[in-house]
Amino acid sequence: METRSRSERSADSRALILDAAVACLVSDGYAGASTLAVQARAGVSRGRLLHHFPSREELLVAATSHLAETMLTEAADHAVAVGAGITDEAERVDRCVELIWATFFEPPFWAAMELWNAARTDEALRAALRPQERRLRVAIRGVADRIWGPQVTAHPRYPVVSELLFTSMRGVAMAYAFEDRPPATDPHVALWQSMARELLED
Amino acid sequence: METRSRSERSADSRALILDAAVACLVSDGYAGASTLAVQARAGVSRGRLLHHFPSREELLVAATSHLAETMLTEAADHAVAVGAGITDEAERVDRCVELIWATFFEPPFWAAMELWNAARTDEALRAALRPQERRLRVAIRGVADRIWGPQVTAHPRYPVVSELLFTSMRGVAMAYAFEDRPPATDPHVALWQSMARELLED
DNA sequence: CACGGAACGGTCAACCCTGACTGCCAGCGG
DNA sequence: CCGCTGGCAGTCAGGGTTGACCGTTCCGTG
Repeated sequence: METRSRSERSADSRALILDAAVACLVSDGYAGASTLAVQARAGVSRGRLLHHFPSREELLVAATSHLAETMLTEAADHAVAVGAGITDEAERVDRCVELIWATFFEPPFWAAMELWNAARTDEALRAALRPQERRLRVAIRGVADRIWGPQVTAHPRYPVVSELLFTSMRGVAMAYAFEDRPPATDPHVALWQSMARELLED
Repeated sequence: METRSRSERSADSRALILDAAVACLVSDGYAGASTLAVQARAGVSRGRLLHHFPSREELLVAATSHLAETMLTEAADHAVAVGAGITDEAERVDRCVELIWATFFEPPFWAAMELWNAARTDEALRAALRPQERRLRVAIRGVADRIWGPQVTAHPRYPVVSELLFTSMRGVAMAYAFEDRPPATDPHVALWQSMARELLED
């Protein structure tokens, strides 16, 4: 039977709408993520959207939560993807840098940037974002540790290097909002790799 | 006399409007920088605004040029501000890090982030931004060189360190879109300083 | 089995933004 | 001195967005 319980349908609706909201955020930006755009992309009626998310603000704040989860599962996927055995240490560092760099061009990153940016001039959104990002940050750190592996993670300089890499990558990635070159060929990659290799050598 | 020539009045109008546009960009974001908001902040009539900038797009693209100039003169000011003699090298590095970090919380930075972000989903804006940012980047690099001074600039690792610092700072600064702690106390500052001191010691 | 309420579908008024348009005034060239 | 054009004021229609507000269909429980 196709009969779904009421709560199931409700959960489906929310997921459908939230996915669409994140997609709108990425493709059209925060301003373009109107309730009409979201409902059109989700293929739901106005009533259905407004029933679950009474205001645009609630919708987009909820989208941030949803986004956070998406982000982490994706990050975990990346982690297992690199899990495939690489024995050489320098080689491993290089691959990790490339892999982490690539995550900055997944949808969640740009959606997050849209939200960060919008939050700057939207107190309510900012307040909703703050605790969420704090939790997300430690989760991301955990995933990063798994990507790097225990050997690298144990290095005394690892925390500093990891932090420098993450923040620098974010700073560079921002420029790709208007640059349309392929990110994989960014000259910074070689810079990060050499820095990581140098600072993390045992 | 208070009589202004026609071209003078025109230039005044443009400057007035562009300043207001940048201010709107910073305080209300790209989406909030409507032509009505700009004209209200500038204290000009609708006709006056639309006479000089026939469309919102042209206005905001022009604002980016204006912004770029503002950015550079401000950066130059900072450069001369630090010009005051600091003899000790390590001390000098620390102060430079703090000074550069502080520039990330001037209006031009946030206005630039608004534009970068908006450009991601706006092809016309992106195309207008690209060459401008390229020019701006080399200009900023020149100002940075003047801030660091010839001795540091001559260090073989300087280009790498400078690039890492700039990008990392930008990445960290983004988080202050929703964090409201004072940036000067950010723990990354100490990290940057120690890295710069270590990598730039002769 | 009835019935209260959750989960919708669809419409509507109010609001805001943009750019076009008309009209006016004052420098400035002839 | 005069007409003309640049610079500007104020209004307006058109389009888009939001959230309130109806009605309707069933699920789930007493």
